[in-house]
Amino acid sequence: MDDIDRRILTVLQEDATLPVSELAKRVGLSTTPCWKRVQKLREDGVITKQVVLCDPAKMDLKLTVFVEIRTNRHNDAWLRKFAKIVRELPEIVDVYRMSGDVDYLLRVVVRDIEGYDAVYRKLIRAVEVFDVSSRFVMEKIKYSTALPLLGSDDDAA
Amino acid sequence: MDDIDRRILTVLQEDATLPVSELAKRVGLSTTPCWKRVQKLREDGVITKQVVLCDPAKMDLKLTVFVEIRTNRHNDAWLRKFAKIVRELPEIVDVYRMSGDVDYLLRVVVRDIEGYDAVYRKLIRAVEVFDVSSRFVMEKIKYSTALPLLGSDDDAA
DNA sequence: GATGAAATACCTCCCGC
DNA sequence: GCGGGAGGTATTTCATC
Repeated sequence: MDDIDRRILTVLQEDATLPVSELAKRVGLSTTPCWKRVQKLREDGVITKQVVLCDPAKMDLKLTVFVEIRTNRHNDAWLRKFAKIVRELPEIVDVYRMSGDVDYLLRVVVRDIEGYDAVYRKLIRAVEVFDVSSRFVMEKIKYSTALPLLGSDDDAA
Repeated sequence: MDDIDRRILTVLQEDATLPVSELAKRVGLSTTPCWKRVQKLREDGVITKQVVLCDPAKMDLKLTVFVEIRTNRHNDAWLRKFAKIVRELPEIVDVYRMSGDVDYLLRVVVRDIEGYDAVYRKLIRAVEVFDVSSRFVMEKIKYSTALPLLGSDDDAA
């Protein structure tokens, strides 16, 4: 994982439709070695998948909700059941176990309040939670799937 | 945007490397009309981009932090300056303006606490904030870039 | 929308440096 | 490690039904 690999990933994280020849130009390589690097990055699992991103508004998914969950069942069985249900509900797109007073943080993408309520009901029916608090998104100011690779003083310190 | 389009998007949101011929098979279409639909979905901006996703652990980005920000400057100039700085910092991957007591919610991806502190300092140096509260992610239980298209009772009601 | 075929472009892997 | 080039394959655009 040298600097050229990071440059390749920086480009591919923004646009993966580019021909390898064009990608090679941008990172200052010729086609073959560039292609080999991309292949290796896939083999090594650095690149996990290649996907299309969609416009939520265009598919009538205009509401994003962050849900904070507190539980009083701090055991493996509960967590397994919880993990299962959140993976089964596609509207729950992200789930994080947190430090601090909130146990879990969920990002939920739905059409409207009714859609959110349906997900909420399915969740609390499937698993016991101590407290649920919902925070609604008014405006998406930034949303990126690209991880930071070059921007900061990573190892310049 | 009929059901076939939704099936195309569901597949492409998970794997955009499939040949059109294979995609066509999965959605029950032949190659040419399937290709035309994909092209139209791109033209119409339903598909916004095609990207690779990377493994954060493999690139030494082991810490995710959610940052809650409260401001006392509720005006356009402040918001523009805030939006500018968060877009400039690649470690700040998502930014949402929220309803309720928290004004903004940020997702920040960094190597470690030091990395987070560096971002934090850059942020508060660039823009005045009233209150900042950081919540650290212990475990990523689910992370998906795929929007829910079929899973729920969208228009079955 | 399906089929088949043709031209183009790209991917893949051989080679030598 | 790099670059060049040949061959196979996928994409893209025609027709036609």
